[in-house]
Amino acid sequence: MNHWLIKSEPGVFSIGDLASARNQTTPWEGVRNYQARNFLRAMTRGDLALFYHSNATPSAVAGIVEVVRPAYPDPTAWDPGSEYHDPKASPANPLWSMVDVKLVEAFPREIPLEELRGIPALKTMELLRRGSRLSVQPVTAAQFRLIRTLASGRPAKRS
DNA sequence: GCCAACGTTGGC
DNA sequence: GCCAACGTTGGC
Repeated sequence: MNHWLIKSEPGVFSIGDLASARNQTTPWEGVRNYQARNFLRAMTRGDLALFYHSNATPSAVAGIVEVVRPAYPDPTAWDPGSEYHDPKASPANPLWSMVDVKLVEAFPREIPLEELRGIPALKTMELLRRGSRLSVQPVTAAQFRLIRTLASGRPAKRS
């Protein structure tokens, strides 16, 4: 199983929105960056992802979601009425992909970016790299576990 | 709202 | 293929 981090601006779609969505599941539409798309395509059913609130106050990891449907064409790409419309995409040439994700848990305590930056074990996280903008990115199992433990409020296990 | 960093586009 | 111009992301 692989671990990921996916970003959403809470003003657009928050983890609370996911919690009140039907089946607490949503298509992760609108990714329009090739590297991020390729990571979506690498996801498999059962993969877990950190749900990150970007452009937020504060920006923070807000919870965990599970991939419940692997990558398939993102129909908003060829919908002229969609804000995610891409004139180069069509049903015959979908170009962009999305997965379905389901809520696993909304953290009782979100972990702000600033706190993540203070943790030596997370130094190499893509999220913390200077200038990093990738909206879908891999995280290691160890990084994932550590953040999950921080959010639970229990003391971190020594490693 | 500012702006640094990054990705994309398009002229040549 | 280079690279300047432009658009976007996202922290602050």
